[in-house]
Amino acid sequence: MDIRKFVLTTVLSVHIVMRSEERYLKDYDASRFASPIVTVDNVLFSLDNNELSVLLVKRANHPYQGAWGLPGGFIDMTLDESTRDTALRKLVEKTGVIPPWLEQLETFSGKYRDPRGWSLTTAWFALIARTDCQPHIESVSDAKWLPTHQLTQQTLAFDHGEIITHALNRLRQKTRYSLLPVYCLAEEFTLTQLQEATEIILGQAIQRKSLIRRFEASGMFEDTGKSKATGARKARLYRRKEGVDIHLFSRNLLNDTAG
Amino acid sequence: MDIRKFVLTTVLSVHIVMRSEERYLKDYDASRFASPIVTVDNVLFSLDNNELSVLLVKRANHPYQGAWGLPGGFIDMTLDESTRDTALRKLVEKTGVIPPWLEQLETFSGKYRDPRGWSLTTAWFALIARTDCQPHIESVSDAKWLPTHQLTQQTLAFDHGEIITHALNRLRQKTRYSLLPVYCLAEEFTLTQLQEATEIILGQAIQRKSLIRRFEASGMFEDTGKSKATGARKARLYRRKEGVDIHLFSRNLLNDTAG
DNA sequence: GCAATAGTGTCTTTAAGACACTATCAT
DNA sequence: ATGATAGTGTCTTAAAGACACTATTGC
Repeated sequence: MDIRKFVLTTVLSVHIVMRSEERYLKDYDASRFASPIVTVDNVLFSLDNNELSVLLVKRANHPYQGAWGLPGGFIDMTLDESTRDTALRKLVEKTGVIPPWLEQLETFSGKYRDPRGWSLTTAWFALIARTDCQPHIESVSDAKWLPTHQLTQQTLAFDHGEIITHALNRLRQKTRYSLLPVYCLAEEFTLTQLQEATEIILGQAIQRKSLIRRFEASGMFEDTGKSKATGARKARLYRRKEGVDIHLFSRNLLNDTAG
Repeated sequence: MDIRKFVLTTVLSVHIVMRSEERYLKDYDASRFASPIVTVDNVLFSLDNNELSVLLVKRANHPYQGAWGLPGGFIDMTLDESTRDTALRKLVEKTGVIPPWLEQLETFSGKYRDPRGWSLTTAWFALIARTDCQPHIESVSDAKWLPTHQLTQQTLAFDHGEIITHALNRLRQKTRYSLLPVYCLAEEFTLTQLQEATEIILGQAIQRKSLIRRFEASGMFEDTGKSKATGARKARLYRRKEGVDIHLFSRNLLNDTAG
């Protein structure tokens, strides 16, 4: 083959490919294709009064107007760079603060989960200390904390009950191989508070000694030097170390129970 | 309050709510709101020749026309009841068979991951025995298996490289606390095949004894009564028990390595 | 019998479970 | 000093790691 002809052909075809992709993108109209209703929802957990609760909001609009559901909504394509941003935006809207733990839970989709039609929601799972957002929640009437053991009595919008169940399973599983419950505590906390948080989430007592061993091994915390009077011996106050990732243990707590 | 008036008011307001919701749903036009481009993608892994590979397809259309990417595409709202159906439909299209393992991985979204605009893809993670789909893959020219250790050399469409990395992490983690690699094996398999699959995925040798203990404890398998000649002593052939869920162990293998 | 692969026995190690023990505080 | 809560010491237990051992096959 003539090398000049080969080069010419190559240059031309590259040019054609680029022109054609350019034109394609310029002419692309996202609204041409039927697409599902896309939303983002948050399952925000918090602890108070020896109970694990989930944040619900009263729906202002159809469908399920007036019903309680998860705080969430549509993606704002100008504001949000990803669904994480959408989740955060909605959480800040409702609680006034950024939760210290936020991870993607799962995406729920289907033809029938929304009466308006085929829909998809990316659910996020978040934890916060109750004290950090209580003033904000108390100031509105469209948001409330539902204790998770009352979930069966409360009818929720869409499949939000099912989504909360998934989030609860995730929280319980992760609590067995990490110290995730610290994200439900105030910035400074005692070991007893961490133990109580863990026990409320797991629904059963754990060995304090096991918790302390993990606490030390995790490398996630530092002593504040302060301590807190609880009526008897003062308890040391700890805080999370800056910029340290969550530690995952290689074994689960409570090996006996379930799988 | 007059009880008759109360009942009347209640009945009326319920009626009004229903009428208003009916009208709302009737008038609802899903295309009114700007919504992201929504797709579903699959990360299908398979083992062959002592290598872990991922299935790629050559893109027939813009954007990234001609580039390799994950097998996936748009939701067909008439065919698919959920994104799981979309994932399965695309997998069957490309491989000719239903993979024995399919779970949701994560949803990737963002303003910039697709040149056409704000997009969201729900990624699924699947495993299959190479022999079960090899004839179909070989019959087409737009699909290939990419060994995962060659991932760095291959440029992929969109953020598909990143998605594969997430899937790989999930596969490796789960291999440490379950016998997930069996889903990469043929229906009948030997313990040595399971061990080799596990070692390829983890990238290091494991204790055969530990594997056998887990194999028995899992309750997931049954002896076929058959055995397979391998050049030396014959190895027993096992199969997965019908209708038995995957067993999750309470400890990880390879505690030393990483977290 | 020998080499090779399959499969077992059993000791060590790791980290959790159990629980008795000591320490520190308010009163 | 006492009682209550904080925190430690240490033995037991469960399951993985290590590795030597026996079993079965083809040649």
